[in-house]
Amino acid sequence: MLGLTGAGRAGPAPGRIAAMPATRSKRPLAREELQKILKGLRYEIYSGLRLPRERLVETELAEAYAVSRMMARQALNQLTQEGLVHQEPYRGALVAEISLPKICEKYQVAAMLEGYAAKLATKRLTPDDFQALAENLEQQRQLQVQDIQQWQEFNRQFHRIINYRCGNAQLIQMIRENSRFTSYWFIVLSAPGRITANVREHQKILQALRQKETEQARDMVEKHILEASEYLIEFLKKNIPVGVWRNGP
Amino acid sequence: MLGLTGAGRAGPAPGRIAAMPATRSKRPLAREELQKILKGLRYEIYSGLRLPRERLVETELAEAYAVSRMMARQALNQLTQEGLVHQEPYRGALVAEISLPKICEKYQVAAMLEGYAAKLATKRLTPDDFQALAENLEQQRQLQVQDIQQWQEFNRQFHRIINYRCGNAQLIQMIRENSRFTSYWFIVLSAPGRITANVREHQKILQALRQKETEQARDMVEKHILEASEYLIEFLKKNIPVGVWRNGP
DNA sequence: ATGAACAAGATTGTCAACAAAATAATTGTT
DNA sequence: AACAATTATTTTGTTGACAATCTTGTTCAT
Repeated sequence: MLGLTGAGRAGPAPGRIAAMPATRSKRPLAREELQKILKGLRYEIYSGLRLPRERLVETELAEAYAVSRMMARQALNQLTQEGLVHQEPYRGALVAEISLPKICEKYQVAAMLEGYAAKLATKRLTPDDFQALAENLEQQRQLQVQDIQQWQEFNRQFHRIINYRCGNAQLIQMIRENSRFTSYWFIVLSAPGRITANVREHQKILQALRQKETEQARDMVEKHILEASEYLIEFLKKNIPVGVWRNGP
Repeated sequence: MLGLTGAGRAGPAPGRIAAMPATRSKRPLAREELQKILKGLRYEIYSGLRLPRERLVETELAEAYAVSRMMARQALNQLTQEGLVHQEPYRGALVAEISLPKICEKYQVAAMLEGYAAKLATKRLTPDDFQALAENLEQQRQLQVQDIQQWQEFNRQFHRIINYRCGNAQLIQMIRENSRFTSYWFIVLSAPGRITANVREHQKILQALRQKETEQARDMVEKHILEASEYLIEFLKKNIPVGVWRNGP
C-alpha cells in the first residue's frame, strides 16, 4: 500500500516555485472540453437542431467540436445516462426519442420534487427570502403580457429561491437535473393569459409558505406544476413540434 | 448525412448463417466485464471492505479484477456519478466519505419517492397485487424474530410491489438508484422488536391502499420510512461503524 | 426479379504506448 | 539537523492504432 494513509492528506507539493506565471499548461484541460461538447450537444438536442433518431457519429462530433474522439465518446455516455441519447453496442448513438408520456412523467416528477422541497422549505425560509419572493412577485405583476422571456426568468427565480432552501442537497441535485429537461419546454407555457393565472398561484403559494402551512404549500406547488404541465401537454397534442412522438417508448 | 434515414431501422444483417454455434466471440465481451468490476467495487465499498478516503488506484483495480485499466477507469467514472467515489484531476479517486447528514438526506429522499409512488399506485394496483401484498404480510407475521435476512427480503418485496405499480418509469428508476444506497444500511433496522412495529405499519398501509385513500397512503409510507430511518440514525449515532463521519461534507 | 452469399466500407470498442502531472525520495546547502 | 532544490517514481490523462461488429453494395444462382 502507498504512503497516503488515512486522514493525512499530504499538502501541496513542498518545494516548487511557480515557474510559469500565466501559461497554466500545454494541455488544454480536457475537463473543460468535455463540458463544452456536453453543453453544445444538449443545446442542439433541446433546441431541435438535432432531431430524434438522428445518428451521432463519434468522429463527426469530434471534428465538429474540435475534441478527440474519446471526449465525444465520454460525452455520449453521459448524455445517455441523462436520457437524451440512446446507445446500442456496436451500433452507435442516436438522439433519444421524446414521447408525450415521457414528458408527462418528467413533469410529474418535477411536481413531486418541488412540492417536497416547498414542504421542507417552510421551516427554513428566512425573512430575507420572503422579501426576495415578494419583490419577485411584484415584478411579475408589473410585467407586460409580451415580456415572455423576462417572465420566464422571474418564474425560474421564484421557484429556485424555494427549492434551494429545502436543506437537502440530494434533493436540490435531483431538481436541477430534472429541470434541465423541463425548463426547455416550459417556454410554451407562457401563453398569454396563462401568466396572470400563474402569478395568482404564486401569490397563494407565498402566503402558505409565510404561514408555515407545510402540507398546503406542498399541495399547492404540486398542483401548480401539474396544472402547468397539463396546459403544456394539451398544447403539444394540438401542435406537435418536430421530433415529439405521441406514444413512444 | 448517412443512410439511416428516419424510421427505417434496418433489421438484423440479412445474409449471415450462424457459423459459430456456441463460442460467441473471441473478445470477452467487455460490457459484462464492466458490470463485474462495478458490482464488485460497489459491494466492497458498501460492505466496508474499502473504507472512505481509501485510494482507488486504476492499475491495482485493473489487476485485481483482471480487466484493462480503461475498464477500471470507466467504472470509477460511473461510481463517481453515483456518489460512491470522489475524483480529482491528476490526483486519482478515493472512496467517498459517508456522513450522517448524507444518510439522513438519502432516507428523506427515499421517503418522498416511495410515498409519491404509493400515492400514484392507489389508482393502479390490481386485485392480484393486493393478493400478493396480503400474502406477503401474512408471511411476515408468521416469521420468527431471528429470521432477519428473510424478513428483509419480504420487506423489500412488499415495497417493490407498490413502487412498481406507480406507472411512472422515471420514478421507478429514481427509486431503484436511491435504494442501491439505502438498502445496504437497512439491515440495521431489523433490530428485534422493530419488526413487529414494521409489520403493523405495513398492514395499515395496505388498508389505506385498499380503500384508495391516496393522500393517507402517501403520508403513511413517508412516515413509515422516515421513522425507520430515525431509528437507524439513532442506532448509528451510538454505534458508528467504521468509515461513517458524524458531520461530513 | 428475388434473395442469399460474399466482399468492401464505415463505425464502434479496446488496448497499449506515450505525455503530463503529482507524489515520494534524494541530494545539497546553510 | 532543517530546509529548499533536484531527481526519481508512481499515477493519471490522452492519443493513435488495431480488432470486432455492423452496414451497405455487389454478385450469382434459382
